[in-house]
Amino acid sequence: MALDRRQIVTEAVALLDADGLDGVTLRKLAARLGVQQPTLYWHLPNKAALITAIADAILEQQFPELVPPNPDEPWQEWLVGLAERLRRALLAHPDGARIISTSQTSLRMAGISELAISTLVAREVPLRRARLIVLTVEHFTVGHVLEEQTGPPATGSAPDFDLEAFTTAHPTVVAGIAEYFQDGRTPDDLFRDCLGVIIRGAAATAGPTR
Amino acid sequence: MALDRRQIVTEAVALLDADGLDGVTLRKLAARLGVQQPTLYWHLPNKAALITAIADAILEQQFPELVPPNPDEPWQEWLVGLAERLRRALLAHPDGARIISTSQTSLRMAGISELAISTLVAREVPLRRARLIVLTVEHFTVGHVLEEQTGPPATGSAPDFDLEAFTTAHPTVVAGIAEYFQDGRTPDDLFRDCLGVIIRGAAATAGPTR
DNA sequence: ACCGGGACTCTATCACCGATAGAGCGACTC
DNA sequence: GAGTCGCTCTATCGGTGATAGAGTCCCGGT
Repeated sequence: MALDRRQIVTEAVALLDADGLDGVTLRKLAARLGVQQPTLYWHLPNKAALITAIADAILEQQFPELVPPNPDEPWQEWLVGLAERLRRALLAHPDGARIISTSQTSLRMAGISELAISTLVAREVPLRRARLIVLTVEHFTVGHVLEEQTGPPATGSAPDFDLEAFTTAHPTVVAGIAEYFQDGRTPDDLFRDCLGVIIRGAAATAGPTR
Repeated sequence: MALDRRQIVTEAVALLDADGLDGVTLRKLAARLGVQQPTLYWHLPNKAALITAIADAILEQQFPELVPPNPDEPWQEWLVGLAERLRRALLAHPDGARIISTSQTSLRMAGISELAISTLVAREVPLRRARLIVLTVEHFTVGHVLEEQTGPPATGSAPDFDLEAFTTAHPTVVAGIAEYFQDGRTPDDLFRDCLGVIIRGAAATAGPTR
C-alpha cells in the first residue's frame, strides 16, 4: 500500500503538533509512517517542500473554501473576519506563523490575497488602495502572531530575566501591558484592537465607507 | 589575548552578511576567529544566545541611541521615521527579519517600544491607544520585511513556477503589482504607503492630530 | 619563590540531522 | 517469462550543536 503525499503531510502536521517545528524531522516523520527516512525523498524533493506543504495544509484547514462576503456585509467587517481566521489558522499549531513565513509564498496564501483584494475592488475600493490595505493586514497578522508564538520564554522560568530591572527601564511598556489586561481583555482582543487601527486607516480614504 | 563577546558578535554579523543565516555556524564562526568551535561555549550558553546577540547588534547599528522627536515634529511623522529605520535595520543584513523574529524579545527592541509608546503618551495619546499603535506598526514592519526578504525565490529560476497559470488564477494580485510598480515606485514606497494606512488609522482617533 | 586557582582554550566524541547512491523487490505489461 | 516502473530499502556522507574533560597560562597570596 503505497505511501502518498497527502498521508505524509497529515502525519507531518501531527508531528508538528506533538514536537513543534524543531521536532519535525524526516526520521521521526518516517518512523510515524512506518518507513525508513530516505523513502520520503521519493515523494519530496527536500525538507523545504515538506514545510511548504505543511503551511498549505494549515491554511487549508482554516480556509477550506474562499468565500466572499454577503452582499450587505461591509468589507471592513469581512476583512477583519478574514484576518482573524488567518490568525486562528496560525495559532492552531505550534510555530504556525514561523512555518508560513518560512515557506516560500504558498499558492493558497496567494489565493487568500486574491480573494481579499478583488473583494475590496468589487466594493469600489481602488485597486492600488485595496492592495495596500490587504498587504498591510496580512503582514501585520503574520508579524503579530509570530510574536504571540515566540512570546513567553518559559512558564515563570525566565533564563536570567530581571523583571524588576526591566520594569524600571521600560515603565511605559509595562504599564501599557498592565493597563490593557487588567480588566479581563484577552490576546484575542489585543489582536482585534490592533487590527482596528489598520481598518480605521483603511476606511478613512478607501472611498465609500461601505 | 582573550576572545571577547563583542568581537564574537562582530564576526558573527560579518559571517551572516557573507553566508546568510543558514551559513552562520559555530564552526565557521570559530574558524574566522582563529579558534576551535567548543571555545565559543565558554562565551555563549548556546547558539540561540548568539542569534539574540546578533539581533541586538543589528538593531544597535541603526539605533545607536534612542532619540525622541523634536518638540515641533508631529508624532505621526516621527513614528513613520522610526518604522523606516527599523525596516532599514532589518534589510541591512540577510535574513534580518528572520533573525529578530527568531530571537526572544531583545532588550533593545523593548527599548524601542518604550521610546515610541512614551513619546506618544507625551503627545497626549492615551496609553492604551499609544500601545496599540506602536504594536501595530512594529508587527507590521517585521511581517512586511520578512516577506520582502523571503520574496524572490531565485533570479528567473523559479523551481516549477508557472507564471501564466498564476496570473490567470490570481489576476487581481498580478494586476495590483503591475499597477503599483509601473510608474517607478519602489519597495520603499510600498512600505511607506502601507505604513500610511496604519498611521491614518492611528491619527483618526488618537486624540489631537498633533 | 612557590604554588594554587581561575580564566580560557584545546582534543575527542555524541547524537542527530538532511541528503545521496545504489541495491532490492513486487506488481503489472508485453 | 522478461522487462520495466513504482516504491522502499541499506549504507553512508558531510555537517551540526552540544558536552566531557584535559591542558595551558597568567596572576595574586603566602
